[in-house]
Amino acid sequence: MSKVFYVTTAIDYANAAPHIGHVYEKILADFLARWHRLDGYQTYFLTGTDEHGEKIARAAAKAGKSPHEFVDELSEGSFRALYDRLQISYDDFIRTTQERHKRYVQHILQQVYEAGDIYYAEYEGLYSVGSERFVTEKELVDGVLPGDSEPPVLRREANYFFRMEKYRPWLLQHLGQNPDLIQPAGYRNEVLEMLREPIGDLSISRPKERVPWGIPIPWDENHVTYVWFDALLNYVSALVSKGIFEPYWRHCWHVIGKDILKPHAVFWPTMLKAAGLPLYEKLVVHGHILALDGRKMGKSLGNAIDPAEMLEKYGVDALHYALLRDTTLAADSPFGEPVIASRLNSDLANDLGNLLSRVRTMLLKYCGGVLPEPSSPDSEMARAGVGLAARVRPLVRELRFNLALEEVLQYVRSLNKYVNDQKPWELARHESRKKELEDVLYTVVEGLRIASVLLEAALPTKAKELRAALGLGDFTVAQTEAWGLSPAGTQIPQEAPILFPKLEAKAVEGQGSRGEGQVEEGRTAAGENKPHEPSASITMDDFAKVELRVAEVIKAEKHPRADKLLVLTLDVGDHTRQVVSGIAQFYTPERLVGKKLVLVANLKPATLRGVESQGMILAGQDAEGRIVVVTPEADLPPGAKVR
RNA sequence: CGCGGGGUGGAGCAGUCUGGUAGCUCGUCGGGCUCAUAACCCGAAGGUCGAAGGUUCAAAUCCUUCCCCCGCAACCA
Repeated sequence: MSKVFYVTTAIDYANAAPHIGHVYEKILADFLARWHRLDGYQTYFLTGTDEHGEKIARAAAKAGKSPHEFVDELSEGSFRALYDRLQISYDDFIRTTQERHKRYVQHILQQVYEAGDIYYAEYEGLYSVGSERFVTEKELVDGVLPGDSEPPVLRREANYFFRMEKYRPWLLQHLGQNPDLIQPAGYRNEVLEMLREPIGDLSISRPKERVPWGIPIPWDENHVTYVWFDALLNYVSALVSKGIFEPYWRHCWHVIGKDILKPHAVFWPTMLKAAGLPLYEKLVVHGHILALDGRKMGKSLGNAIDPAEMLEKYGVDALHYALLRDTTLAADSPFGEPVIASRLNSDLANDLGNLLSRVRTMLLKYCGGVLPEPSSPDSEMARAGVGLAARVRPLVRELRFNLALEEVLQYVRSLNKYVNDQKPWELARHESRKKELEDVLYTVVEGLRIASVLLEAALPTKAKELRAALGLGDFTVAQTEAWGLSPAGTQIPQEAPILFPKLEAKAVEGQGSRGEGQVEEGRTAAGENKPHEPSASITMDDFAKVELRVAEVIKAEKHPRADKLLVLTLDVGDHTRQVVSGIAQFYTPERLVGKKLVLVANLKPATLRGVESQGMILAGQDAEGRIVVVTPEADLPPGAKVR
């Protein structure tokens, strides 16, 4: 009975460059794929990009490109190129604009249509452009759909609908019978909550004249397929196009982010059911990567970390390892450069890499670089080593990757202790104790062999390098459950580069001070302030474009529909301006009236939650995130130019 | 009462489902070792497990109430 494993990631929406969240998900799926390959599963790993829809068409137009050019550049040039550099071990990279996919989507649409689960109806309702779907009044908060910048618009459209509601009882029952279908459990509960009330039918088409960038509905050329109905099918279309639906599909694990739980836990199962296809085996839901302070990471917050830069600086292995070791799926996980640096230095360099160094030197020095005869499988180290896989395996299947890796590292640390306790350098001084010496060294080599295999899914290149430095090749997980598989007589290479070179302390800004701890201990020397990335230089001409003026606050009040915003009326000398500013958490309106501030006077006006803002107030932010407005040091008249 | 996640030694986390002496990594201090990537090993200091109440022989863990932080959320001009 052969074991089969199929793993997918969500396909990335190709409307902007990849960020750390995309990379995190690929690394999670890559870990599962690599682990299962090593553990004897016939494994297939699919990833790709989602390339249709209104948002992409608009992003392309904005960039002055045809949708085709636009998605080609992003899919191949950005996403796929990055994943290749990250050594994501995908077997297939699907793009929803590929013929093989379009054909399959049309085939399924036709089939579901003929079965009577798709109907045509005119629909009038509130439509969110941002989310590309109709929304209900109930979903709106203050007239806007959460996540959107603009209120939905009233739209009348004739669309095709999928009878999703019809399958709700079945889905509820299925979830009840398969408690492990959606994991971790918290997300399953969320889905059950969604299914308590009617879910309605799903609009699955858009009029072609409005959204031309999509897959045509096969029986009606005036409509294209709604992006979700299109995108979800990639998981099957990729297999079908290669003729490998069997054996893989029924063993499918989807790795997705919690933000797309509903499409995968509600739309997708009902679609599969209607198409007469079996359901996936497991939905693996992960939380989001947060900045180190626990806040959301984002470009606009200036705290986003660039995966390409981390890859460049720390290497493939440290990035994979740190993301797997320092996150949990069930919750959002803070992550950042100090985490990678500290994992690289302590776990990988000090514990693992250094152990390799130790044993290599001793083998070369005391044994002529030749592996001795296997040591006894009855020793404590041997028993712990061969039993390790049995502890790690369930943790991987339960998606507790952080604990799985820690389990192996505990073993590595115990090997370091073993060397200290056995003192092979002392044994080497007595010819009579040669056998003891050889047993000790062989035991460490075997231990490292076992650890390297069990870590290999997280260390795509270094696990092999580690074994190569001992003259060893590849092994399966099952082969870590037997002692003595490192062949006696193996010649180990004379030279081997340091496996995990540590970054010089200087290059690791902020290491070990994820919080304020060190500051309190008085270790913040003058000039050791956190360096901030120097922005690209601008010319004097660029700067001259910005018109800064002194403005006096003549009126300040709370924004009627927002609690972080204040609406300020400013005297700018010859006229007044209304400016909306996000400082309500830090300033009461009364405190601001009469203050002189610095205004960016020629900023393009914007509407913030319904109130127009004609400029921007300059303000700074301290380490705790408190905002302080900038005021002139001495009195200046309203309207005075600032430069 | 919008929904959800979280609060555990200085920092970051595990443990909570299935109650039973509070654990790991980093950091600090002291010691050991010299095979090793200023590394490794040992020891120590440091916690009323957000608060209060309840259940129990026993609560970080189960129940109730409350407080705080965060996310959904583009309320960043």
